[in-house]
This record gives sequence, C-alpha cells and structure tokens, in this order.
Amino acid sequence: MSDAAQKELPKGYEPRDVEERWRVFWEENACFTPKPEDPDKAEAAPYSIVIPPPNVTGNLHIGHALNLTLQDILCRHARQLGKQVLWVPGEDHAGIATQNVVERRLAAEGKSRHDLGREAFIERVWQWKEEYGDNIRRQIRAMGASVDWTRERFTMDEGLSRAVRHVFVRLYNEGLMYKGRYIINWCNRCHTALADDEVEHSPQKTSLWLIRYPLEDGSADLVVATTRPETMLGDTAVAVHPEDARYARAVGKNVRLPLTNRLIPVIADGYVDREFGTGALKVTPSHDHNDWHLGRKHNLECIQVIDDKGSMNEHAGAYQGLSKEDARSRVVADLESLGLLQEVREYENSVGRCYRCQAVIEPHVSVQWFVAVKTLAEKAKNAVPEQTRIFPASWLKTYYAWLDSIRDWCVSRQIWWGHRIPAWTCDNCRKLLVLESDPATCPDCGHSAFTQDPDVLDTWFSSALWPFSTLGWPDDTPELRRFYPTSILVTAFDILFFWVARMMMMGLHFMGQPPFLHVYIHALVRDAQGKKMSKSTGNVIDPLAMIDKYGTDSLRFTLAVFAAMGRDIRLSEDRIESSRHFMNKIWNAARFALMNLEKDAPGPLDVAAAAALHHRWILHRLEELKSGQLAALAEYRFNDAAQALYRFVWHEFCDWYLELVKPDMQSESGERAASARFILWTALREILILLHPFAPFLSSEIWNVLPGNERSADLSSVAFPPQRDLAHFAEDAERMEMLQEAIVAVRTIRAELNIAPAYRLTVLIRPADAGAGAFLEAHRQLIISLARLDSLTIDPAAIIPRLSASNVAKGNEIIVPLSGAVDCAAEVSRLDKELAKLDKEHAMLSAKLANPSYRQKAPQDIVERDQTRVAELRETQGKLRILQEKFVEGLRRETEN
RNA sequence: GGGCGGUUAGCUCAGUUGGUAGAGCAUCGGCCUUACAAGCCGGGGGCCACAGGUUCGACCCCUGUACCGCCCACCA
Repeated sequence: MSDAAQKELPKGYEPRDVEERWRVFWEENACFTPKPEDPDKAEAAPYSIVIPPPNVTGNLHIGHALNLTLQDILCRHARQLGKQVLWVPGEDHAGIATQNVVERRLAAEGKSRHDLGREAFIERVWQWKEEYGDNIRRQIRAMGASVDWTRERFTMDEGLSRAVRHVFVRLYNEGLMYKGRYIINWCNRCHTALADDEVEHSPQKTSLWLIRYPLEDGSADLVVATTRPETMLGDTAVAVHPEDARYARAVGKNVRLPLTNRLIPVIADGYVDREFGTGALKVTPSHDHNDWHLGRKHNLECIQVIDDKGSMNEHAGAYQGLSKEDARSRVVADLESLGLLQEVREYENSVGRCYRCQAVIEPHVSVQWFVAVKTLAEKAKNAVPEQTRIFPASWLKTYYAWLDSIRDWCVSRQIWWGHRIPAWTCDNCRKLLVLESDPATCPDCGHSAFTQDPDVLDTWFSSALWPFSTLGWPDDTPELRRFYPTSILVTAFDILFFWVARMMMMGLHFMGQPPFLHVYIHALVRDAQGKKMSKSTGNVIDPLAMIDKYGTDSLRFTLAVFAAMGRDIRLSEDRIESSRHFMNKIWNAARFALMNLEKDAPGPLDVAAAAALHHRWILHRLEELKSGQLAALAEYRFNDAAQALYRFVWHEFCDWYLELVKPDMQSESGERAASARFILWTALREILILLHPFAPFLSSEIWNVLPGNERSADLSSVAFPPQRDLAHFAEDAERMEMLQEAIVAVRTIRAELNIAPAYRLTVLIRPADAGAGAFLEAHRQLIISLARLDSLTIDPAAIIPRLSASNVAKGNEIIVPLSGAVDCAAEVSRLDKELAKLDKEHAMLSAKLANPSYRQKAPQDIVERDQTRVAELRETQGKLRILQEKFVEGLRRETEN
C-alpha cells in the first residue's frame, strides 16, 4: 500500500478511494490462495467452503451479497484462528435460464436457435457466458469476498464436464441411471422436461366442467368433473370409488366417450375421492400425473392428444391442429350442443408453472433419463445430523420429509446448453452405449457410426457434484485430500432441495463422505413487498448501487447485523446508511487515536497490571467482547457478533473510553500519557482485528497506518488476538459504573434545567460511604472532565447550599448549587418524576419480596439481589426526598427575602 | 391437507439457559465541547397479538384462538 503511506487519515471515510486498492493488494499478494501441501501449514486445521455458484446469466442480487458476506466473515475469521482456508469461487451454467436469455437475444434479431443450428447456438451461449461470467466475477470481487480466484471453476469447464460424465457412467453401470418412458412436467415454451421441484404451483380461477359420459348399455350417464375438458379426447377410463354405492353397478361396464365414440371401461379405485365433484373421475394417463399412475395400475391405454408444442395432435380427431386452449372452448361448445354438458361451476385450483419462464406446465409422457434416488436419498438422510449438521435445526424436518417422499429424478432436458448426455446409439444395430469417452466402434456389430443422445443434463446434476468436482475429482488431488469434506455450506433455503439434498446424495455416494460438515441456511432477502427476489421476475436490487453509495463495508455490516438465524431480512436503505455512520465513527475514532499516538508503537506495558481504572475497565470489556465474538461466530450468530461489536465500539470505546483518555493525553505526567497511549493503541488494534471479518476494507485501511505496523501490513493475515486473563479487573469494571452514574447525574441536571453545556459547574458530592468517597476522590479528574466541572468537592459533611439541584447515584448525593436565573419549578418536577420512577420499582420489588413462597423457592442469589436493590432504593428515595425538601425550603426563603 | 415461521416502542427488528424489556431510524429538548453535525448530551414512548395452563415468578415453557407469511403435497 505504498501510496497510502502517509500516516494520516482524511477527515471522512471515503470507501471508493480505499476499496479498490485493497482488492488489488489481496490478489497481487495471493492472500487467499492456500497451498494444500505447504509443510508450514501441515499443522493448521483445514477450513473450506465452496461458493454456491451464481448463474452466469444473472447479476448479483442482494441475496448473493448476503450469502457472500456470511461466507467471507467465516473465512476471514477462520484465517484469524490460524486455519488454512480455501474458498472456491465459480459460476453455474444454468441450462434453461441461460438458454432462454440467449434465445431472447436471438429473437430480437429475428432469429431462432434452429436458424443457427446446435453448434453455432452453443458457440453463441459461450460468448454470452464470457461476457457475463466476468460481470459476476467483478461483483463477487466487489463484495470483498476472500475467494481463491486461482481456483475458480465453471460447471461446464473441462474438468467438471469430465466429472459429470464419470458420474453418469458410474450411475448407469450401477443401475442407478436408467432411461424410461414416464410422465414428466413439460414446458411448452422452454420445450423441455422439468424436474418435479422445478414446477411452481399457484392458484388460478377456472371452471369445473361436469360432463355426461353415457354408459354403453344406455342405462344411464356417468357425470365426471374436470378442469381440463380438452383432455377428454385422451381418456381411457372413468374411475369411481370401490365403495361408492352410486356407481357400484357401473363398475366393469363401459362408457361411450363423447366426441370420439370410443368405448372406455369404468374402473374402481380407492384413490378416487367420493366427496369431490361427482365422485366420478375421468382418467387421462397421458396428460395428468395421477391419471398416469392410475393407468399404470389398471393397465390402461395411454393416448396422447396434445403434442410437445401444446397443440392437439392426430389422436384428437376433429380437433387436430388446434391449440389446447382453442380445443378446450371447442370441446365445451360441442358438448353443450350435444346436451352432454351438465353444469359449469366456478372453481379455483392450482396450476403448475415453469420456475424459469412461468409458462403453464403440461404433464407429458415421454422417454427420459432418470436417477434412481431411493438408496441415495436413504444415505443422505442418515448422514444428518451425525455427519452433517444443519443450522438452524428447524430445517431438519423439512429435509427429512423431502427425502422421504422423493421420486426418481428426471435429469434429461431437451435443450442444447448443458452437459450432453454421454449415451450413443449404434446407427447399425441400435445398441445403446453409455461411455465416458466418445465410442469408436460398436462392441456388438463393429460399426463406427453413432448418434449421440440429443438431450443435455439438468443443471442441478453438475451442481450436485460441485463440492468435490471443484477440488479436482475424479482425480486424486491434494486439494481433495486436504479440503474434502468442506467445512460448511452457506446457502438460502430456496435451494435446499434443488441443491443441498442432491449434493448430499452425490457426495456420500461418490466420496463416501458428506460434502460438508455443517450447513448454514440463511435468510432470504426480500423486497419491499416482502416478496422473494428472483432473477426471472426482475425485482432485484443491485448491491453494486449500495456499494457505490455507502461502501461495501456498510452493506456487509448491515447484512451481518440483521442475519438472525431463521428469519428473513427486509432490507431498507436507511439501515445501510446507519451502518455507514458506524463505519465513519470508527474512522474518526481511529483519527483521534492517531493524533494522540506517536510514530512508533507505544509500550510495551504490562496489561495485566494496567494502572488506571478506565484502562482496566476497557480492557476487561474488550476481553468479554472477544470471547463473545468467538462464541457467536462458532454458532453462526452473525447478528450477535456484529451487534456486540457495534455496542462496544460506539457506546463504550467511543462514548466513554476516548473521552476518559483525553485528560490523560494532556497530562503533565509522561508516564500517565504513555500508559494511556499503550492501552488506547492496544484496544484499537484489537477492535480492528475483530472488525475485519465484517468490514475488511475499513479495518485494513486503518490497520495500515496504525503505529507499529509495516507499510504493507496486511490485516487479513493477522491472528485473532490471544485472550488475556483479566478476571481480576472485573471488580474495577463494575466500579466504573459508579463513576458513569455520577457523571450522568450531573449531565441530566444540566440538560433538564437548561444549563448551557459550556458553562462549568461547581458540584458537591456527599459519598455513600468512606469507600465510595475515596474512590470518587481518586478519580475526581475524570468526573471534572466528563461532567465539565469547574470545581468538585467530595465531602460527606458538605453543606448543601440553599438552592441546589440534586440527584442520587449509587447512594452518592450529587449536588449542583444553582445561581442566577434558574427554572425552579423544573427542578421540583424533575425530582417528582424521579421519585415516582423509584416508587414504582420499589412497590414492585417489595410486593415480590412480601411473597413468602418467593423467598422460599427462588434461588438465594436472586432474592438477595432483590433485597439489596430494595435497600438501595429506600436509601436513594430517602436522600432524594430530603434534598427535594431542602430545595423547596430554600425556594420559600428566597421569595420571603 | 401436512409442516415451518411470525405477531415486542411510530417504523424495521434484536432478546443467549424463565428473574417483568433493547437497538437503529423517527420524535422532543439542548449543543459547531478542536476524532466524528455521518456527531455529542439528555428525555419521551411498550398490559411483549389474545385466552388459559405450569411456576414463587412467563416476552421466554405448554395448550388453544385470531391474523400474517413461507415451504411441501395436491381432489380431478
């Protein structure tokens, strides 16, 4: 940091000037690039995280910012604890999403992907990726993420593609990957199959049509209820409940399907809900998931009437060529004219939509590749919580429930952008070959012409391998040996199933160990309406705008301080602004310290024997902060850690300690100033270290100019400050409160009686006892300085002047003689108010203590504490009343004279 | 239908093992006290959703109710 060499800080903190220099510094010095085989680090514990790879298509949104912030806090903290840390960055190719984006671009040029052809289209997507992958890289970098860029990965890069093929082939050979005909979720717009969890359900107003299906023998009509009349053309049965008396006679007979005149059987199945609709269900195995299962069970024919573009096909007879929407109206109209439409009811059901493009999903029967997940899911389930712990644990149930109800995973997608399925068919003998490398000759017939399966794999297939594929698997690499399993996965709950559960399955199956020891599931950052932000809806907030306006550290600190476990964050700009205030506060505290410190590091001094009270106090509090932070971060209580830091730095270090230290600095005594300098320097130094995981830029910048540090001092490599045993300061720290209360008492009188802050008061203190008197006497300078006094008399026998405002603090009577024009009524009512407050507390406590069972059953220390408090209150009230009476009397004599 | 979470100051939210509540912003009063007006000092403001229960004692534990939100499964 050569150009930041002047050991002086500008007046306000300007993040923009500072941040970029540090990003460059960290990269140029390879600060976050661990060497797994470094003998010096052999003793260090490994700590690793793989980044949840953002989509190449998107911009980083505020949710990513939260995700990155939390991971970075953990990584930087782990480095401070002496661990060898690897954080692997990377991006996801996001099959459907990316293809959609590029296709939209092509559409703007009036072209479709088919105009380009597969090769050229994929080339086009790669170009897009190069452009936008860089965008995301810049944004991760902007957040200050301490990732190892030398190990950046992309789900479609060569190594990961190899891992994907390897996994596919092994699963196939193990019988866990199979090709089968099945009903799947089909998106007409994306023109591909989707996995069950890629379908989002939302309510929709529609109608329930009641249609009459005449029995073949003409004895009666069966009335079925449906929300999709157009699919009736593909009906192959009508199902009723086996115990439904209304339909008992119809079971086993046939009905004549209207509009087609096909005969279809009436079957009985317990699946049918007698209460719903008419209790008779039309069964269309080709176009409904439940009907598909029913059809399989009853060996029903499967007639597909809607094609993969959403139009009626040749099996739809007269309706062929119509869109499914047009077919619906025509079918309904035709039924009505035939008198077969009994009723139309208003109805609301939920309709499945594509999670990428929101188009309505059509159940569709086709040949797809599936992963048999039963055994994999079982392993994933059993590994939690013994091998992998989930935070917060409330997600356990959800995790188990999902794995319990999981169905085979449809992994083939009919798009072009993605990992091509490594399966070939021999052009000659039709043999299917599943291989890691392209086949040369057919093992059966010796021919060498093959056709590769045109489909690609689900994006989440490669994502599932991420924790080990990024470390070099299937090769046996030093990274893999050192850093697998990873320490923790940090992610939002919305991809718990898509991603986390599948990583667990694949990691356990292929590595024999779970992919991570801990999973921390953080909040979702929601928009102003509390709605989930998503790339496809476009309601995202650009964290870069916040960074630009308030600085990265402010954004990071805000996200951390609100990251309470298990609760969503609704982010607003004024919160980020208040974090900026905090950053600036620290900056100025540092400026003050630097003004008072000398060029070289002060000291050394025996901290455990620190002389003055305020030094002992701040050091003691600092130790408490340190152990608090260690505990909080170990349990992922980011908000607790950040909040404790905030309170300590602002309200203890700045509000009190810096003020207390001012007189030291001006002191004649060189020794006193020297020890103050050392403690100030020590406290600031450690504050910066504690702050660093949360605000890496600001802390680094200040660290860099702190006396005693080299010009290129790198805070990111500085260890967490060793803890000191300062338990013997605890009593001093407590007595500090007496001082603070006395000072506040004077300030309150000043404020409420409207005495100018600049006016130097004369104050008398009648101490509670000899001990308090000696104590206050010993620290009279601090009181004079912080309460802005002219003179201070500490004397148990001090005469109370006629007109004087007063307060009682820990039994000490604080008396401020008044002169000149004073608002006397204000003082009387102030004391009234004060007394009323004490009365209330006194009444509450004495009622409690009057209860015999309380005195009997409550823990002794609690009872004693209350008793002490009551005695204290009584004493304070007594003194305050006397002081008030004296004041009133003084007033009266004034007026008499 | 199943599961999860929420209800605390005007707003947005914290609250570690039960000992009657805190922050930020907002608000009121006073201050350019030479680190910081992005600041300092002081004040006001809460039957902790409601009803029961356990307990000496409940924001906290248990049961139920109301409203809000999310996830999963979906009755055609």
